Amino acid sequence: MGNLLTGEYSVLTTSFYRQPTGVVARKLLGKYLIRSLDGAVLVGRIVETEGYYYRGDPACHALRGMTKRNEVMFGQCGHAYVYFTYGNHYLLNVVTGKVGRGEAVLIRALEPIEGLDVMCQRRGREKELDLTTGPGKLTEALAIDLSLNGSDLRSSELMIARKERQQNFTVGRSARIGISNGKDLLERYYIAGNRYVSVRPRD
DNA sequence: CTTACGATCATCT
DNA sequence: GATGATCGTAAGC
Repeated sequence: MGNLLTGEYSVLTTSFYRQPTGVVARKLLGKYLIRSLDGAVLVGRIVETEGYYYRGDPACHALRGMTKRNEVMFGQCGHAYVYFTYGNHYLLNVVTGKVGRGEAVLIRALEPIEGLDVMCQRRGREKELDLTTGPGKLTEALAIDLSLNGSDLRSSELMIARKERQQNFTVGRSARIGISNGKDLLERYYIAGNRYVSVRPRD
């Protein structure tokens, strides 16, 4: 760490999140999720995402209208929608689309960049491949829970930023993982060949 | 390498 | 009472 304060990273602005949900899901690949926590800075490079849509998507949480759980989805884009599932895990989404619609991008996997010692400690694991290679794992590694639900990803303890120069990579696309409805939509995006993608594509 | 299952709880039926 | 945008462990090939 240390290079965080040199201006190497620049935080994504509203105009980024205002793009169509599928575009945001694809363009979030290669960006950096930055978590400030008790003086430590944890950084992960986003390598896998999924888009969820307000229309024609039976897997979207917003499908049946607003509830206490999903109300953040219907709010301003660029905010974090965090929810609790399977009795064990918090999942992190980025709100997209216009206010009132209810669209989001799920962050599914990260490549750990900085603060690996803290991530290892939080996860109770030592291997880098066990830290952030899944949506429930990365929230545990970066200490993301309901206290961050609704927070602004432009100015909070949790931010998404880009570097001046982004490495080239090929974007892979597939059906989404772990859902029973909406399997026909190819709305999972990942960096092809990256080791930290959660499920190996069956190609 | 693969598949199977229990944990555990908010939300919905 | 059942389900789920998951994970870790165990067991099978």
